This record gives sequence, structure tokens and C-alpha cells, in this order.
Amino acid sequence: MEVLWAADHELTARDVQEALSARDLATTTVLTVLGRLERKQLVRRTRDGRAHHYRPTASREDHVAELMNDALDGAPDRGAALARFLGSIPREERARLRDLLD
Amino acid sequence: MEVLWAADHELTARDVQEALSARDLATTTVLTVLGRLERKQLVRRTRDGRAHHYRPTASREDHVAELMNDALDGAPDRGAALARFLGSIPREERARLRDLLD
DNA sequence: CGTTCCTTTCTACGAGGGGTAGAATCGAGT
DNA sequence: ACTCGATTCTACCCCTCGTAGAAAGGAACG
Repeated sequence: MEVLWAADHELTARDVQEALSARDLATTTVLTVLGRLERKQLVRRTRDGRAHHYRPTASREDHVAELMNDALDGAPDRGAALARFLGSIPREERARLRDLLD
Repeated sequence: MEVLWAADHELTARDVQEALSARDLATTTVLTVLGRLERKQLVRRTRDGRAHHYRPTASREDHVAELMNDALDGAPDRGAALARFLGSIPREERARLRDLLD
């Protein structure tokens, strides 16, 4: 996901493999992982001739927002959890939130 | 954790087992799980004679807030992720946040 | 003091997920 | 028909989780 999110366009499996060349992964490894990510709806792919092009289903920020929401769903009282959340972030971010809410 | 959070005081393993009596778990199962929760710092326990008393390390709301923070840490740009998060919650909750921020 | 009973610790097993990759297959160009 | 890259299928290892049995520690009780 790091690689796909860092790219500004769709990537092929080979592209991903090259981006991760430091890890020296087999091609099949990259494909297996991309397949699992697709099964988990984290990436979408479109066929292009012989190969596939992969792109993230959601932007990284949207994905993070979704994870935050999932966490929030774990609270019986979302409002109370939101209050705690506000208390747990740095002051600047509270200010940022205030700005965003206008 | 559900059981421990629902209680307003410390519980013994047997208390937890009884609270989950519908699942008819062996005592050792409950102890194993409580031990794993302690290893993950989700519960703390104190010895009391022969038995232990278990209590949640954090309130459920604090725990949820922490999970939200962990998710947020996955974003390179926390501010952007917060913006998306705001967009992903219902209007009432945005209003609630505005209130809380005052 | 030995037996009993409760609590805990240690160990284990099956299911499922993640990281990794080989074997086999598919498909287009030479 | 053959080659070569891309994909699919299958598998292995390791870890976590849900579950629980076996064994040990210790207090009470006859």
C-alpha cells in the first residue's frame, strides 16, 4: 500500500516489485500480496493486455479516516469516545479541527 | 474486555467466567485470555490472596481514542486525515465536536 | 498431616492471516 | 510451434486467537 499510495498513477505488479527492489521479492510474492489486498478491497485492478494495473481503492487519508471510524464504532457512546479522542491529540490539532469545522 | 468494561469494580477470573456463562467457557480459558490481555497491557491485575483481581488498564472510551490515534499515526499528513475523518462522520457528530472544542 | 478444592501456570491444538515463493498455466509475439 | 512475461494455484512458516487439559501451588478441613 505504501508504494501504491506514493504513486500518482496506476502501477503494474512489476512497478511495485521495482519500487520494493530493496527487499528483493519474487514476482509471485508481489502478485500474491496484491491479490490479497484486492480481496480485502484495499486495491482495485484493471486488466491491460497481458498485465494488470493496480491502484488503491481509497486514498491513504480516506483509508485512515475509515480506520478511525471503525475504532470509533467500538465505543458504545461515540460522543464520549470523541471527547476522549480530542483530549488525546495535541493542542495544534484541536485548533486545526476547529478551523476545519468552519 | 466487554465484561471488564461493563463492571464498575475489579473482577476475578471467576466473575468474568460467570458473566460469560452463556458461552460455557472452561476456567482455564478465561485465565488464558486474561493473561494475554495483560500481556497486551489491556488489563492490569493485582494479587489478592489466592486469586487475582482484574481491571481494565484504560476506560473503553480512552481505549477507543487510543485506537483512533494509532490509526491516525498511519497517515503521513495527520491534518489531511483529520479532514477526511470529519467528512466521514455524520453531521451531528461534527456539531458535537464543535461543541466539545469550546 | 493428608485430602480436597480453588486458582493459577504451562502447554497445546486447530483455525486463520500475513510474508514468502515455487509450479503450473495462460496468452501474445517471433 | 516455442518462448517469455504475467497470472493463478498451492504451499510453507510463523504468529495470534479461541479454546482447554494437565499440573502445580496453596489454603481449608477433617
